[in-house]
Amino acid sequence: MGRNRATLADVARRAGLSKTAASMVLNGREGTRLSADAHQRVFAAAEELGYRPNVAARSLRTRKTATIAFVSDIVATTRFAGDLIRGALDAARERDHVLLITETQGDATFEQYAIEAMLDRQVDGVIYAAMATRRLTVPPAILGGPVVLLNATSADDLPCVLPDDDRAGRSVAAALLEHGHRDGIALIGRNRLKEGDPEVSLAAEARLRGIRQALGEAGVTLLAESFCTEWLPEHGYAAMRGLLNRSPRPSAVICMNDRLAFGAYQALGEAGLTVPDDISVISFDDDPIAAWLRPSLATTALPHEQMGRRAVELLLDGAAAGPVLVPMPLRRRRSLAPPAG
Amino acid sequence: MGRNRATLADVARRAGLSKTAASMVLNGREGTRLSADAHQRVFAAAEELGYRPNVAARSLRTRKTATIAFVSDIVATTRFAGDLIRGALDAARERDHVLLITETQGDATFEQYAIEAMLDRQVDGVIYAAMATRRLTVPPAILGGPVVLLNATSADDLPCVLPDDDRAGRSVAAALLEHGHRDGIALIGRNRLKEGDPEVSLAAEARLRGIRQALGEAGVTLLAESFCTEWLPEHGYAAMRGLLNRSPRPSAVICMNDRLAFGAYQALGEAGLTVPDDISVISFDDDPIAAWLRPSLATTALPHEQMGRRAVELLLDGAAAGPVLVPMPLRRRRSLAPPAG
DNA sequence: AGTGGTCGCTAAACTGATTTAGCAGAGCAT
DNA sequence: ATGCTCTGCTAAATCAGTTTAGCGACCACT
Repeated sequence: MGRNRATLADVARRAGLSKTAASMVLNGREGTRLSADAHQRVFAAAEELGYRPNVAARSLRTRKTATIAFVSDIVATTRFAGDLIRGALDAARERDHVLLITETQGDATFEQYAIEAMLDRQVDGVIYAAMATRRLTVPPAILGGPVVLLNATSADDLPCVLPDDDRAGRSVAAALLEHGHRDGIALIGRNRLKEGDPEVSLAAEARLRGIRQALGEAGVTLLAESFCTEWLPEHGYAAMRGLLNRSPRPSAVICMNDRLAFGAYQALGEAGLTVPDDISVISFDDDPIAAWLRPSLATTALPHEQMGRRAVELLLDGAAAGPVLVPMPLRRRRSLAPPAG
Repeated sequence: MGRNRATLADVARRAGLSKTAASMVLNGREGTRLSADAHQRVFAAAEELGYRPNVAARSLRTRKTATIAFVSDIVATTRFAGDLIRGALDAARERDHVLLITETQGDATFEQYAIEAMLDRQVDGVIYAAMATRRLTVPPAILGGPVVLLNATSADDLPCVLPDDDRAGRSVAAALLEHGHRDGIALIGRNRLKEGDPEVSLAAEARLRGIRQALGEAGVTLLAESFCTEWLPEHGYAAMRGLLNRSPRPSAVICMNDRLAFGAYQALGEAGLTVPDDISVISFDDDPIAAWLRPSLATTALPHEQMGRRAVELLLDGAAAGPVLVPMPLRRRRSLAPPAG
């Protein structure tokens, strides 16, 4: 790979100058007293030879690699990981940086290995990302340099980037109130584990808090709350069936994520009920299926791309410790209508 | 990042030996005549100091970085990209390598930039990946070293890894034949652009060919073929509605991907028809929604993780030019049944 | 004439590893 | 005593850059 690349020495020779001079010109060093003519010759030589500096050689001296480590627990299982990475890649490119990506799969051995591999390559900083918003323990090895937590917090006082689930909860509730729903609002996806253990999830508790607060301010309480062991379609399906067996029937349902909502749609379809005429549905995440459902599902979008971007910016611009909350925009879609009758 | 790391010189000093000796011991060089005692002392010193070699320094001399460039057009928009990357990460880790990932977004400027950034960092090889299986043109800059194409082919005679869409087509057709379907099989998702232009898609033509061949061998022809401008749920929905307006009604439908099948399910549900009792459905990709649908959708899985893994293996083990076809396993699920009546 | 300052540039050290060439001492044969 | 080989190790070069320290020429001023 990259054999026969021109070196700085080649450029200098062609320009009839020393390596020192060539280096200074190409780095645009201020305060050197090299003549305009010398500048010209170096630029011309570099251009003609297609010179590109060897980053390894440079970093040996400068201890900067323009490379960022992106360490996450899981990149594959959710569609969102790609957005996190894409945002980070975009911001990195804008700042002439590059991303070294690894996945730990939640395995301590893999994590240790990954972190050593990154540090051996002298990365300038680490983005430590979690795929589910949660609190985690940062491996001490990476605390020697800049670190930003992405979609996570920790006990250490580090800069971190999180989605604003609390406000998303409020906007979801507000959207239903706007449409005139009050006493018929049910919730699908309560989960004691997610709500109680910040190492499992921060989103569940924050979303619930936001929903309750907005409803509370309007003097409304939830008609029913269904508990689910997981936030998957089958659980949303079961929960919705359960709600339909009760009386009165809810006029609207909030699902804790889109996959639950997908399951709820299935149960409603089987029961012969129509969204939104019989029941409104709103949810969280903006998974691609939300737009594909018929009718399309109103939801609050996880701003993953934006978050990935912010993480890189915080890392490179030197961030103050503490959380940055990224807003989750409300996607108004066809699953909302005023309560029937 | 990584300040105060022990250097080889530190290890050598502590072991009372030269850098040369320390280097040889730590690299397990054969044929050196260093004493057992010297070995002991070097290992002990390295251990005590927590020594880890500086990859930049080493690569300056050896021209090996144990780093692979993973350049793709798009990482975010499909859920599958994650799997491709995960497979590549796993295989890379097993071989003590690390992945530098970039995304070109199909933009020539970004691509140029990304490739230069990788080459500047002296990567040992490049995996050039496409998110839709297709033929593409490889930027000449990366041909100076090892390259493997992932989910793509090119005119250059390079090793490449592709899903076996042709065989997937045959197994999809065979699954329907097994269930006794013959003259009632319809196809959703024909698309002249995808079938005709290998730079857009290789999958469409291969899947179609496989289907036709397996049906042909059984003396069966397709009852109907619906064309779609895109392979999205709304197009599957429209196509399915179209098919239901015709007579006779198909007994089974093959969809060119799961998103089309998702749309077909929606149309079937609205028409009051039941899968698989009224109509069987089978498809391609094994998108997560395939398992979430009710009833679960039979499909052939894109083996993306496996493909990512193979690409790294080919790159590092030195591959012969030409394609490696990775099988697409058939997922037998509840959307298949014998024809009604 | 001697001194000092500025201008334009370079030699050499340095980063942390690998690798080549070769040295000192021991043991043995002649 | 000499030459030879073998053992166990090291000095120094090398990779491709950055950075420090400083050199020679020229000019101005006293």
